[in-house]
Amino acid sequence: MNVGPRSPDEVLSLLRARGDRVTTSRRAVVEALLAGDHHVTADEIAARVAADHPEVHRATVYRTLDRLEEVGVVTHVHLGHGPSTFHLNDRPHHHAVCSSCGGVVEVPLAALDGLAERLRADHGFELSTQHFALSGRCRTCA
Amino acid sequence: MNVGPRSPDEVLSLLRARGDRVTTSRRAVVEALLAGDHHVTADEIAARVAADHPEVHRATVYRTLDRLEEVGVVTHVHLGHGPSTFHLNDRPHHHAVCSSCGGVVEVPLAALDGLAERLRADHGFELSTQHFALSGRCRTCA
DNA sequence: TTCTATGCAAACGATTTGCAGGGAG
DNA sequence: CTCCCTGCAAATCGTTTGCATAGAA
Repeated sequence: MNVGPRSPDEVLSLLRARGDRVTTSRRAVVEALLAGDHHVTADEIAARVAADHPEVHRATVYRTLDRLEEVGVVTHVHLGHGPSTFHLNDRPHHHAVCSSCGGVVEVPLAALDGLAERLRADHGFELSTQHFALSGRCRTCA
Repeated sequence: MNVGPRSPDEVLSLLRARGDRVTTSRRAVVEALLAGDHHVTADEIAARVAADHPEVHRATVYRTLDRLEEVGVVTHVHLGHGPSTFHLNDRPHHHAVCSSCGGVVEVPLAALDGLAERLRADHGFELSTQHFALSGRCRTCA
């Protein structure tokens, strides 16, 4: 099922290949990302990192996540009003967020194919997947 | 086409009906909202209001928009990274935002019916329309 | 040695809040 | 005369940035 990098080293080697440097902080951020739940905020990563490396600054977490996104291993999604969440690109999907409990439902990419086609045909609009969340009410809250 | 309130008084009467007070500031905000483009940020409204009423504070603009949303005349939408935009509920629609130029394409509600049905069937998820923006590239930027 | 990446602090943009006074009903 | 609404200032939240220095290659 998972098609992307699964180990910190795998991810870090992508940075190295780009000419970037592999540092203790970056390793810690990547480890926190892999260890966490699929959708993690920068703050959650920072907290997890801080457990082992209290000196790593939030700014570094943000900068590292930025880089990882540029390299293409990571995607950030806006789930609603709160902070962005980050996740590996290993399992492409859309997000449906419950506005009541904040729960996230992962939606297969194909579910939006029809909409994408319609937007293309009617408005010449190329829907870019995965970066936006759908909002509504989940089963239990509705 | 437009089915909602079209004049400041119409909007303000909804507030009054709720027991709220109608003040100079609130009237100014409503007028700015009606005068503006369909999608306006709080800041744009504040600027427009300031032209005639320099004493009206940004906080009041936010508070008034909040109230109007509670009453159901106004909706705010997150178009992307920037500030929220507000618009009257007179012409329900979805929003597709170009991540490149920031342009907004208004998409008919029906365009998401299929998706909504699928989310309901597959995930028990009730898609709530109009509050989220779809992102992608518009015709000219793609 | 050479530069990139880091920590720190401060700035930032959007929005919210506590408070005491002003004004609508 | 009552309270709601307001202006103001300050706080908050998520995120970014300038700077001098540590540290990877």
